Amino acid sequence: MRTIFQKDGVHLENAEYFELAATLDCGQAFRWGRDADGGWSGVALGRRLTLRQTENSVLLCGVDEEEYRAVWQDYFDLGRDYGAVNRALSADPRLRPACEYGRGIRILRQEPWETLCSFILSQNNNIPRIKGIIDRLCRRFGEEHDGWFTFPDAGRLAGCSPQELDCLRAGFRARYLLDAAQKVAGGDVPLESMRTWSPDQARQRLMTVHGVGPKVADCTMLFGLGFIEAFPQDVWIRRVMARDFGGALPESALPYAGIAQQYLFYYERDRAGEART
DNA sequence: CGCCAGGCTTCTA
DNA sequence: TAGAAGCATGGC
Repeated sequence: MRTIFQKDGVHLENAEYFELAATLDCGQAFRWGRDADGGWSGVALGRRLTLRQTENSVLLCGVDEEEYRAVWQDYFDLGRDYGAVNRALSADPRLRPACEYGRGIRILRQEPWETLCSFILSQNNNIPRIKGIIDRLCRRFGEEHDGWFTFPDAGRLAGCSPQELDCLRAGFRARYLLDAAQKVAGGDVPLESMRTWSPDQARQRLMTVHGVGPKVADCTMLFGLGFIEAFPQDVWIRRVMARDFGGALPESALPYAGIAQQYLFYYERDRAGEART
């Protein structure tokens, strides 16, 4: 992939392993959406960004070299060779179809706090409604910048009463959100430092939050804390693992289990969607 | 109306 | 200690 800095933004050419639709709509992030003109816009890391896809390139609109290197290169995990990972995972024939289908997916390195909240809200819920709750959360408690809103930090929510969260219509998950906010803001769950902890330690600490079980903890680790070997198992993944893998991924896939997980999730979910229609 | 949605907590045997 | 019920809300 070639990186070219121009006035209109950063062009990533030969982006065979970076497809916006697959990356931004595969259920790992909830604040990206497609614009009327086909571009993708969203808010991450306290910034608003629009991207465009052409046949073999991605454009980060209006981004200069400094912002690219400081923010987006890491957010889109552009330092990782997804071609190599994809080929390694494809060595197992049971993984190959999902690897081909999800080829352009990249695992986003999102803010841990936003990731924790997002996946607390995801439990027993569907993706459109998760997006709606997060949108209301940002509009009500985030900071406004020119018509869009940042994700509110933990300290902002930690001081809220349960009643103040009623406007989110998050249901029983609201009190989980509050407990997470209090534990993160209070230092019991020090998300940033947990990046360097062992996976077991990080997972155990995340699960001290009320409403955070194995699945939400693993999603937070994979999408927020940079643990690429984390392997969140939701109903879809459990079904595939039981059906095709005898319950567990092959040894060779374990170092990139998180990427394999996202390929499998995207593939299975889309196949089910097509079968239904 | 009933069922389901990127689960988790709580109750029960 | 496994397994089922209950949980808020909204789309279908």
